[in-house]
Amino acid sequence: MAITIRDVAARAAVSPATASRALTGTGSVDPATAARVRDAARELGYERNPWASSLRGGTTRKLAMIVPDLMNPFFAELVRSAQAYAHELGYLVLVAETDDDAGAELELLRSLSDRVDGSLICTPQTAESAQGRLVDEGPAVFLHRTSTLVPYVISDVALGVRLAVENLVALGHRRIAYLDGPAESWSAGLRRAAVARVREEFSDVDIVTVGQVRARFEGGVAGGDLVIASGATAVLAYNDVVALGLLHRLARRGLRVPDDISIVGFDDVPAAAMASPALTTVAQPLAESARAGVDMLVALARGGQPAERAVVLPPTLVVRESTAPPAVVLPRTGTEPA
Amino acid sequence: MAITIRDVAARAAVSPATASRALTGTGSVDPATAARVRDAARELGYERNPWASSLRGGTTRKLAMIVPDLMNPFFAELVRSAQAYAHELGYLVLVAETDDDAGAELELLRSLSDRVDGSLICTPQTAESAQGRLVDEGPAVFLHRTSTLVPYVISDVALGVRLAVENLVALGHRRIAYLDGPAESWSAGLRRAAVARVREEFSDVDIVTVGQVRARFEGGVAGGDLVIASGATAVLAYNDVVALGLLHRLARRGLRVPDDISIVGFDDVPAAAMASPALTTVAQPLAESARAGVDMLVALARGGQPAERAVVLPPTLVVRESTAPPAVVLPRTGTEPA
DNA sequence: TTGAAAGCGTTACCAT
DNA sequence: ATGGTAACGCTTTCAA
Repeated sequence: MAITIRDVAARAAVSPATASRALTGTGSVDPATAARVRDAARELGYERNPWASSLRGGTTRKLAMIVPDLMNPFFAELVRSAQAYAHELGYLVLVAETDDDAGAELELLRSLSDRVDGSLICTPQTAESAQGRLVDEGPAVFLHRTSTLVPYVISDVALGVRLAVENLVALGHRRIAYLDGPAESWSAGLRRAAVARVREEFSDVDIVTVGQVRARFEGGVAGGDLVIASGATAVLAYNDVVALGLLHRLARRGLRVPDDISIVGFDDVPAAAMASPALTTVAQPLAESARAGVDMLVALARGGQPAERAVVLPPTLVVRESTAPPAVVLPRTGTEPA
Repeated sequence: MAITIRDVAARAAVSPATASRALTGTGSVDPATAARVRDAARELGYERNPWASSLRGGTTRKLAMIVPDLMNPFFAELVRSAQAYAHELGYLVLVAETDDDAGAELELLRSLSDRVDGSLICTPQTAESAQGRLVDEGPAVFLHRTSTLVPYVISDVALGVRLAVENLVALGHRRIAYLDGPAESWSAGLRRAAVARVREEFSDVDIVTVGQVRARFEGGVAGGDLVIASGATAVLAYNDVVALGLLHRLARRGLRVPDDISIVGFDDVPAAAMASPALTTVAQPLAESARAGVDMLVALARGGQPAERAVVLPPTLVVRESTAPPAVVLPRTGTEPA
């Protein structure tokens, strides 16, 4: 049998009620008694039973987190960071997977919503139309998804694309392919729009969109042939997994990366660093966005308002081996020794 | 406020006690009333509050699962499978990470042991001497770790090594390097022993052990030079992450895989399939072992005994592009057209 | 500031 | 077979 709050109360010679107040910090307790209670708790190795506590208190100190796929390292890292930070704040995070099934999401949330103080939703494919019903299920914050109804945290995709293109241009590339993701994917749409915006900014560079491939390794393989045909000297891939497939196909087709063609991915998954050549990629601030999301959600759960309705975090470019100057040296405009 | 068992009881015109019995299947209820209760529950969309339920009942219907590192895809997959299967059995799995800190493990387990019916322990580095104290904390099953005290599930590492060597030998390799893992790692020791055993079985093949490198990408990079120096035409690496580092270094040193040298990894992590060339690897039966572990633990938690004290599952060899016959064709012994 | 008591949703026990 | 009652560990009125 575990140590209960009654044991702590007895040792501190106070009532369980006072012990509870001292330990949770609610209500008013004499600083001296509070200290006694905390000491007793520490000496006994007391740990609050979170399930009993949420039974009585209106608050559960639990958050739900809904992700499409835990095997995806992107979401795995997001979950991990959220859990770690929520733990610091005294919250437990329950994780639920939708297996990319949009319908499952609402049902899952509904079954959880009575047991948690709020939900962190990281399923980019949620249709805007379905969001209304989500909101009815209690406080919610979106992660890596915008919304007009719910506060959200997202990374600045346009900045990420700009960083990548800027770097490629600095290396001397003047014709860059963008290997597009699936047409129906929300986040592919977001990246597509970002590419369009950046294309405007770099009017002297050709940015050609190729593909619309599945967001899988096989998609990248298929995209390889399209990329070669495009005549580009560098590619920005929809994401790292696609970039890895691309890398594979280009090698099969006899092209050397980065000597013949440069590749940039998106997301910085673990496999990107372990590829040969290691993949240059746009890293999204996963840990930071998870923290921001938890912060907003906890504020909401406590009945307050989050500091801001939307948080936009900057990604960073991780330059590795898969990018280098194009083989053909382009004419420079500046003066230089003949 | 959620629907409670009282609501269900009211609708079925029975007492909460009867409703509880009907829903959990304990005690005796008239089949007809049981059906009425179940209907009422379904119509109302009732869901048992697991926290309230574990508060009263001695059983929590929760399992703890302790892993070193969730970002490691090996453990991520193990957790995922365990959760899915435990869910089918009506159990919730709480996951705790030790961050490779052996001391944290016991403490973690102790803090959890009052809240769960049993623990699934997947931390291979646990010293045999510490296991006694683990057992005191309630029912436990080891995953991918043997034990004299606790039931365990493991995959047949010797078979895995044999499968890999057999295949390399069939391809014509006669000198094979084993790139060893860290000296202090328990699972590296297990694989080392398996290699020794298989070496006996293939007396006409040179199996040379090189290294003892860190179980990281960098370890594989370092091992690359050792492997080249060994003069082997094929390598079996401690695990996939090491194999990936090896792949990287060999490419840098100008060797082509598999033309100049073949590589086999261990574990079949996602990055293995996405490497170029794709990595031939020994796949451990993760999902099956998780299921077996949950089965044993649930049996234990219910006060019974598991069907067997140890389950040994067979790994499989996944042949991909990183293995091929050695460049130098070896003399054959059979008759053939001159 | 503190304590007594009630109650959160559920199940175990003891009657009926 | 069924219902009443108590109890799990905790927090929150309410009164002192």
